Amino acid sequence: MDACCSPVCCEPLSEADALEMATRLKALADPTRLRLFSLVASQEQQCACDLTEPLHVSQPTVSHHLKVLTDAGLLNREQRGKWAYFSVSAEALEDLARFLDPAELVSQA
Amino acid sequence: MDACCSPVCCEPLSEADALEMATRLKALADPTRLRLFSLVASQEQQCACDLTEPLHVSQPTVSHHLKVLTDAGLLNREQRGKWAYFSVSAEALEDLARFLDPAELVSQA
DNA sequence: TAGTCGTATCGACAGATGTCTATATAAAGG
DNA sequence: CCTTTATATAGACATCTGTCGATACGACTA
Repeated sequence: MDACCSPVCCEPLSEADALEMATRLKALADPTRLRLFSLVASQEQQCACDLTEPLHVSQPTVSHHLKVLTDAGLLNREQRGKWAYFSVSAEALEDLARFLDPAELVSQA
Repeated sequence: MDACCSPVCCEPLSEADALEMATRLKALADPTRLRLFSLVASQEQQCACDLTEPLHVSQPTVSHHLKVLTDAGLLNREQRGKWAYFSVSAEALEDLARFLDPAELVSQA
């Protein structure tokens, strides 16, 4: 998972770059998944076993969302015995924030 | 459109905040829409009439995507005669980038 | 006032997506 | 081994979404 491309404001995205960045954004663009991500981000790491209850969704649903976030590179997964621990990929998050940086934007609000 | 909430890394999001931020992220989480956004962002402003051809989708589809982006607060719309001009809301984009800022993240990749 | 041009809306439709229950897998512990 | 526990997968289903063609709306123009 690397930075992919220049910020969205600098130049028109190619179809390939747009597809890649949209996929990463889509991983965060769901309320339940975003809450899940923020739960993990709020701790050093999180055991999946502690994530089902606060979200009020079923265990398979949490597992599904964790997979989506992990596949997108936004979460790191580590197996320890029968437990799965997740942590945020600071690098991936930084890439996203940099991609959305309006620094080089010419127009104004 | 204001900043909504503290960065995703600081503390668990409420359901309401997660819904709001997910909605904004969702507006950018589509390849065609992201390309459209980057096309607008690359110029001071863009006439809708110039946005259909480079995207290879129909005019109603472009109009639909422009509405989604505008409703999300990411684009500003201005009518001039029979033309519609769009520009990026630097403020909204900045809010998003700040929301995703990993600065206060405790864990590491 | 007709006609043309730019844009938005409508209605339809296929495909994607979030959720669930049921079940499989895998690791520990008796 | 057999059971328990944590997590993942499978399959189903309702809803959402991106796209289109057809058409309506609004503003300029001849």
